[in-house]
Amino acid sequence: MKTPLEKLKEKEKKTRQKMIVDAAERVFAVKPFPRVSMRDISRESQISLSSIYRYFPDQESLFLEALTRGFTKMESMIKQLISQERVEVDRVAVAFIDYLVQNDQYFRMMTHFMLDSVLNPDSIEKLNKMERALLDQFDNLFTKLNPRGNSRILSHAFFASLNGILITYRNYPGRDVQDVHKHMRQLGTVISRMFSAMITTDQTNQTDQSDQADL
Amino acid sequence: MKTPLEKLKEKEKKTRQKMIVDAAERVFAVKPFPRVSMRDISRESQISLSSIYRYFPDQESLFLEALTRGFTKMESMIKQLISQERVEVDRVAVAFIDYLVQNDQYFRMMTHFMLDSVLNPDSIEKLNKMERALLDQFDNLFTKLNPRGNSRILSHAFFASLNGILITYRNYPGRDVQDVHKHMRQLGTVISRMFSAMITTDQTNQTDQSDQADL
DNA sequence: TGTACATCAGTGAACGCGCGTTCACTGATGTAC
DNA sequence: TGTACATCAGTGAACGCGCGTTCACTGATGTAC
Repeated sequence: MKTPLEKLKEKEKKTRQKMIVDAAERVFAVKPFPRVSMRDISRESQISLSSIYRYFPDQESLFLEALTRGFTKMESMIKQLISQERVEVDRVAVAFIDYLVQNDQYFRMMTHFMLDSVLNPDSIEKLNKMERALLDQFDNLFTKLNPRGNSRILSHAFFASLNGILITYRNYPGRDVQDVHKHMRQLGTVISRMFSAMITTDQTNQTDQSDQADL
Repeated sequence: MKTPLEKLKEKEKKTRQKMIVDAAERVFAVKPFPRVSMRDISRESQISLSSIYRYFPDQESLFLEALTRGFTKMESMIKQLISQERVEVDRVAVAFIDYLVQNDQYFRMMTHFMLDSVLNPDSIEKLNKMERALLDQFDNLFTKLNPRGNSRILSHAFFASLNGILITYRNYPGRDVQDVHKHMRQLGTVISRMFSAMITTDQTNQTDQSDQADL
């Protein structure tokens, strides 16, 4: 049974945690991920370095909390989009790209975690959950567009392609942010069209039915 | 005019440089990229830490040299493949994936450089050159398969998709290396099929002609 | 109402470590006479 | 052939820095009597 005082303290704790993650996000938006230090976050949040450890056991869990936040926001955005009556693959692709261009820090974090993860098992589990949730959304999309297709493999390919666009052209030489963004959208659209085409021609789609168990 | 002695010294210098890069590659194959230190390379190459600086001005140029080596090998492999009489998109995709799965260290390095590059301008230029060289190969492929298509945007999309596959599923939860590799090949094949389909249906391909100037 | 004690969020300073890079020196080899 | 000097690859030790995390303490607030 919790006393009112305990409840209050719990609430204050959550507020502080939120403040710290807010600050972390601001730092991530400005600094390359591997260079963000606990001291940066302490400075930005105006909470002393050692106090941060009252709210998060270590750096990894704090970073992951920030990523979770951005990812959840994105997922609900995508979900909402897919639930609409007339979905098109390219609209989803462009929304995904737009979100991760405008919130580049999440994309960078995600990619870093994917690349060298020497993460503890808990964190890995959390990451996988997020990824699966997003893939489920894409699944819904492809199932909606063609209920008889092999949507799982299409989701996987779709997700990979979009990630690839974001990672490959982010430092496009001699282009400013807007040009890069435009180029990414264009590539996203081209790829989406291929997916749409593949969906409507059942034949190619069915060829992979045998592999479905693998996903 | 170079004396024989100078020539000998130059040759010895190159040998040493090669030894260091060899050692670096061995370390990269075993450790996550951001954790590879000059001390690691010194230990592995049996050349003292300070001596390394006689052969490379700094860490960045040494790392980049290692990347260049792997990339050049890959490019010539792809080139050879594309020059064959009967090329298929999926064969190129699978070769690309195979190479970067088996030489994962290059893929990780490339991705790191792409992600947070606070590189000096020289290094950026080198990286771009490598990327362009590879895209040129893909260009050749698509032009060969459909001389009237917009091959540049296809190369870009193709390259991005393959990169995306490699980054997205490298830590596929609960799968061993072989399963992951198999899954990647499958995704590569699915995507290649879409590209092949798009190439043969001129119509979709031409729609983007207006954007061609952008690439 | 006043006092002694317990709790606990907050924090400055320090710990211990690893890093990239440079310094100051050694000693082998080549050159000049 | 012998000697004085120059060159230069090689290197152990140190520099200076930034990092994640912990320690030891403070002081405000609540509780018991």
